Amino acid sequence: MPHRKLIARLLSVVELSEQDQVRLRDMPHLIKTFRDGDFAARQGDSPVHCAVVMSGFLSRQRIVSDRNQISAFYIPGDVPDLHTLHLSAMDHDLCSEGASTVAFILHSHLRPILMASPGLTNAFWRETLIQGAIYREWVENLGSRAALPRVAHLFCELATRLEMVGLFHNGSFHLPITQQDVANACGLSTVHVNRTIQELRKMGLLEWREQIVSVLRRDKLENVAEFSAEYLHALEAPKPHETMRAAE
Amino acid sequence: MPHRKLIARLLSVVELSEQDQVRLRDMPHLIKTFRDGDFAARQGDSPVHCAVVMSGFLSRQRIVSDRNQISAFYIPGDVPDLHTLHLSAMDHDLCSEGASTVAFILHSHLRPILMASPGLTNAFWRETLIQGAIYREWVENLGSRAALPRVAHLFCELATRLEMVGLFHNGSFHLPITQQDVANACGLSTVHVNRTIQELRKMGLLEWREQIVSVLRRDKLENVAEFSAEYLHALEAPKPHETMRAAE
DNA sequence: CGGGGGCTTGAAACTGATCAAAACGCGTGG
DNA sequence: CCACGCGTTTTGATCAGTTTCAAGCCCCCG
Repeated sequence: MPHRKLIARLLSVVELSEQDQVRLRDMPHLIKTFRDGDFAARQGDSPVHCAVVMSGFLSRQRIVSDRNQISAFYIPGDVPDLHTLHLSAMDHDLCSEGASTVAFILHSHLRPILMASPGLTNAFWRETLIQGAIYREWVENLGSRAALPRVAHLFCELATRLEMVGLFHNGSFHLPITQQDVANACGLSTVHVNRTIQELRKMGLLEWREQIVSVLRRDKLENVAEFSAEYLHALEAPKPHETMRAAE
Repeated sequence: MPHRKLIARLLSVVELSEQDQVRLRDMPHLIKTFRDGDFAARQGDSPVHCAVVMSGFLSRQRIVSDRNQISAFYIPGDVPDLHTLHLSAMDHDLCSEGASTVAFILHSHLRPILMASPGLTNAFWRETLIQGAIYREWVENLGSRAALPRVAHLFCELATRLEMVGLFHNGSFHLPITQQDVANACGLSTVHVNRTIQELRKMGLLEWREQIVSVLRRDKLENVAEFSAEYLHALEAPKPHETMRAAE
């Protein structure tokens, strides 16, 4: 069931006919595993396939002004380079954070499927639009918020997105990244991120040990972060967990 | 020719059949004019139409943490709320910067046209992907660059985008926004933006008087900004000017 | 002529960066 | 089993870019 997470992800934001789900399930693909720091795609590539994250995390990053800026994290079910269907050049690296497995689907397989199904075209288009909404949220996060709420917002977003694909359990999730990565994502120094996280701990909002993040007081954390999940455009009706089951 | 700019914009990033161009030209629409500060759409709206900027500037903004963060500027030819075709709720305000004119096209008119033409579907999808690439660039700009290159980058981007729709002449373009707006877009204080612009002037890179920005040394400015236009994904072949003429 | 918005300037305060080093955990090889 | 080395986290001290506060100026508009 390699496309289980992809289907779960799409079902969490759009309705899909049974037929379209079958189309997705049957897509031919190539599975690769990556180790920490491996690149699933490089800046300048013109990939002939799209990458579907099956397990683990990927980050989108690029060197800007001496810094390694991270502009997105991708979790299971995401298709980080879906845009290469229309914009051939990758303008960033896709880097594996910890170990990950990725299914690659050829553009030449994907295009006919999309041509045949307006429902899937809409689903994937919608998916890229939600990615766009996330980028906008990051712009606001970096442009407007002080360090503490900024870092808190990142945790809120990851928790909510992981919840949507069934990877948030009992207030905890697996986070295979370093404080350095958080710094690169938030536009802060590593030292300051460290102090900020200590502050969040001291406030009793979260724990983060051995790659496990535990959100202790989610409402309080979201309050500090001024987080509102609307921009992720999750469907109301099917609860994240039902969605997962439906896709299994 | 209300959709002239839209067609010019699309032609600058994608090829369109003659038939598709006719489809665009014939789209029914409603034209509205806005004064400085008017809202073309409000956060929370679920619009039944898309807005095509015909003249002037719009900004996408939202209050975040006491600040009025701007997450995008839209110029003639842009469709700032194209995403409402798939994501019904607007999560920002669209605000007119100076006077502007906007053509509104009903979703119910747009959807059948897109269903009938894969070429147009791809063109509009591609357009939203480029908007996404611009957001990513802003994330990097806000996350990684100091004030001077950050502000410079904004000017470079605007110059290049305006050039693509034929609104950049002799190194100058019309910019109907205040330093306050630049501050809100760049995540800086108004005071510091003022000093930064003075610095850019002192360096002989640009002038900005009475809403006219003159780029004096574009290569130098792009250097300071670490600007590379690739992320805007302009087509090579048809030069911006030819594109304009082709659409007229 | 008055008022207001935008631009400009100066001084003080502060958030977050930088530099430096120590503590910690973990895998590797001796 | 211990020694070593490396990457990550933590802590302290200093530094600097940017914010904030406050005031004055300019110019357009009523």
